[in-house]
Amino acid sequence: MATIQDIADLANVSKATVSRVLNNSSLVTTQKRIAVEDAMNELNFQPNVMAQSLAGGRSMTIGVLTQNFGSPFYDSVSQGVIDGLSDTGYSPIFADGQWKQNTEREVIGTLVGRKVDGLILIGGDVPVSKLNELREQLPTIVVARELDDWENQCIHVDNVDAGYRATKHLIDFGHREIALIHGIRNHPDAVQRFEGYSKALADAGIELNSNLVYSGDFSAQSGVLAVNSLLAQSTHFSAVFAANDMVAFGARLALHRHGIRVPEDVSIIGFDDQAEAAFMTPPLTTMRQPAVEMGVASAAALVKLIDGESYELPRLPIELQRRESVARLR
Amino acid sequence: MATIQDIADLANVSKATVSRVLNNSSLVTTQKRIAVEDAMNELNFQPNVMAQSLAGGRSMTIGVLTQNFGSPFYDSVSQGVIDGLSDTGYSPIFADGQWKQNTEREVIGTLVGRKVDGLILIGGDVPVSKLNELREQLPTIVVARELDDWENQCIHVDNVDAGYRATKHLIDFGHREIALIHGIRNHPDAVQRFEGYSKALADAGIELNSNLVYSGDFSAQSGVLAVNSLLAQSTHFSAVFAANDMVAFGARLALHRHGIRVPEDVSIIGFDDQAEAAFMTPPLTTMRQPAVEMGVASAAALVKLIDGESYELPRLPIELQRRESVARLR
DNA sequence: ATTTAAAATGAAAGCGGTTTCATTACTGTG
DNA sequence: CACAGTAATGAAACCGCTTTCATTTTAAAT
Repeated sequence: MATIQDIADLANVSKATVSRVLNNSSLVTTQKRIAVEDAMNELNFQPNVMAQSLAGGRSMTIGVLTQNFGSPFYDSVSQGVIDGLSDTGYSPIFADGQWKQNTEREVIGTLVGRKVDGLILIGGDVPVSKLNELREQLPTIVVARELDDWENQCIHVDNVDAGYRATKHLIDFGHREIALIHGIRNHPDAVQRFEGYSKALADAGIELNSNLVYSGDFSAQSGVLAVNSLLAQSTHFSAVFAANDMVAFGARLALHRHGIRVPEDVSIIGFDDQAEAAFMTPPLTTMRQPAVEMGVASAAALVKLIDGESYELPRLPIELQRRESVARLR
Repeated sequence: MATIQDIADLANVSKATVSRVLNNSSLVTTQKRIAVEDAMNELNFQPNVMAQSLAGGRSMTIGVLTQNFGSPFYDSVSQGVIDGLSDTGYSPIFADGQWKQNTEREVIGTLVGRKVDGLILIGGDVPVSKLNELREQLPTIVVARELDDWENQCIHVDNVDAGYRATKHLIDFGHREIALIHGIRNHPDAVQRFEGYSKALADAGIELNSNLVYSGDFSAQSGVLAVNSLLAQSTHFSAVFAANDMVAFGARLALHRHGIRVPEDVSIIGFDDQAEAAFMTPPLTTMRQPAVEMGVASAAALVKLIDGESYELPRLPIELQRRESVARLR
C-alpha cells in the first residue's frame, strides 16, 4: 500500500503538497499537481481513511442506526440512505439497534467511537435526554420518530393522520364494524395509528368497541392470532385495519382458513406498502409509507448539516395505496 | 472526549500501561489495572478506533458486501452476520454492491480503504481474478457463491441439488408438466436451479419442454408475466417451480386472476422461504435457504481466519419446507 | 544478603495523514 | 530595477493509539 510519502518522493514534492492536491485544499501549481496525480495513478494510491480521520477529524463515514435488519420498513429507509449518500463522498455504516435501548446505546457507542461524521437514527427507543446529548456532539438526524424540539433534524410522518385516513377509507366504504390489530403496545407508531383510528371512528359517530381491538406486535403471526381471537368472540366485524402489512398478511391467511373471503366478506387495510403487498391475493390496500424517500431525505439533510449549509426537510406524505382488499360493504 | 493520555494522567501511569490494560496485552499489576479502569470509568473513556486502527493495524471492523439491500435473502444473510459478529468485538460495516460489477468494485474499494480487518462478500459478480487478489490482501469469506479453489473460504449451498429436489417433489406428487420460471439469465443461482430441474426431469423420463420455461428476473412482476405468458400459449402445466418466493407470489396472484386455484389446479413451489412465504394463501411450499445460518457461519469463520485459528465450514442444507401450495395431482 | 532471572513499567518512535507557520518563488508596480 | 504583496511550497507538529526497547521492580534462588 502506497502512502502519501511514497507519492511525495515519486513526484518530488513534499507530503504537504500531496495532501493538498488530495484535498484540493489550497493552490498547487498545475505542473506539480499533475506530477502528483501521475504518481498516485502509478502507485495506485488509496488514502488511508483511518489516518485521514485521525489527522483531519473527519472520517467521511456516517453512522446509521437501524432497527431489526430485515424488516421491510427499516430496510427501505436504509436503502434510501444508501441512495441519498451515493456520490456525496460519504459512506454509510449500519448498525442494528433491534429496538432495544441497551443494544442501541451500545451500537451508537461503537458508531461514535468510529468517529463517524454524522448520525442517522432510524426509529428506536433511545431516551430523548441521550439524544439531546448526542446532538451536541455530532450532527444527527432522526428518522421515523417524532421528537419535540428537533424540528429541523427529524424526519417523520404523520401516523395519526394516516391512521385516521385508513379508517376513514373503510368508513367511506360503508364499514362501521372495524377491527384494529394494534402493533407493539406503547410503540409510538402503533399508538398513533390507533389514535387516528379512534378519532376517525369518533368523527363518524361510531363508538369504539374495545372488543374489536386486538393487541398484537407487528408480526404476521399476531395477525392470524388476532383474527382467530376476533372470530372466537362473536363480535362481528366487516373490516380490519392491520398495524402493518405483515399483520395484514397474517390476518388475510387466518380469514382464508375460516373460509371468509377478502374483500367480499371482510376488507383489510394494511400499513407500509412493503414489496409483497401488491402481490397478496387479493392485492393489499395499504397506507404507503415513503420509506425510501425518508432515507434519501435524511441523508441529504445530514450532509448539509455536516457542511453547515442550510436545508429544508421535505414533508413526506403517507398515501393511501388503493388495491383490492377493501370493498364497499354490501 | 477523553484520550488515553488523560487516563494515564489520572491513574498516574504511562500511556503504555493504559494501552496494555485496554488490550489486555501484557501483564499489569492488579493495582494499576484497577486504577486505570477506574479512571476510564470516571472519564467515560472510549478509545478512538481510528487511532487504534492506524497504530495497531487493526480496525476491529469487518466489511460486508451485500447485494440489493432490502432483498429478503441477502438481508437474512446480513442479519446472520450481525448475529455472528456480536460479542466478538468486531463490528460489521455494510455496503451494497447492487449486483453490479462496477458498484461492487467501488464499494470494496471503500471498505478496504477503511482498513477493515476482513471481508465478507455475499453473492455478487466480482471476477474471480480480483477475488484472488483480494484474498491475498485481506482475510475474506465469500458467501452464497460457489468458487473453485476457495474450499475453505466459501460458504455456499447446493442449488443444483435443491433445484433437483424441488422438481422431484413435484414429480413425486404426480406432476409431469412442470413450468419453471427462471431467475435472471446467467445468474448462477438461477442457472443451477434450472440445471437441477432439468436433471430431475430427465431422471424421471420427462422430456424438457422449453415452452414451459419462462425467462424471468427474480421479481414478483416476472412471476405474473410468466404465468400470463404460459397461459397464453396453451401448453398445459400443472405445477410451477418459481425462481424464488417473490416470483412465486407473482405467479400465485396471476393464477388467481385467471381463476386458477392453487394448489387444486396448479401447484407452486418457491425458493428461499422468506418471511412472507408462510403467510401466502395458501402458505407456500418452498426450498428453505439457510440464509441466517450462512451469515452466522461466515462471521464465525472470518473471525477465526483473522485470528489465524483453524475452523471448519458447516455444510448447510437447503430443506424442503412443505406447506400447502403443492398438491398431489388428481 | 547477594545475584540473577522474570515481571512491570515508561519513553519514544512510529502509523499515514492534515495543518500551521515560516520560507521561498513569483507577480505586478512605481 | 527594487519592492511589496501574493502564491506556492516544505518542515514540523500533531491526531490518539500501539509497540519496541531499555529501564526499573519484584521475586526467586543461592
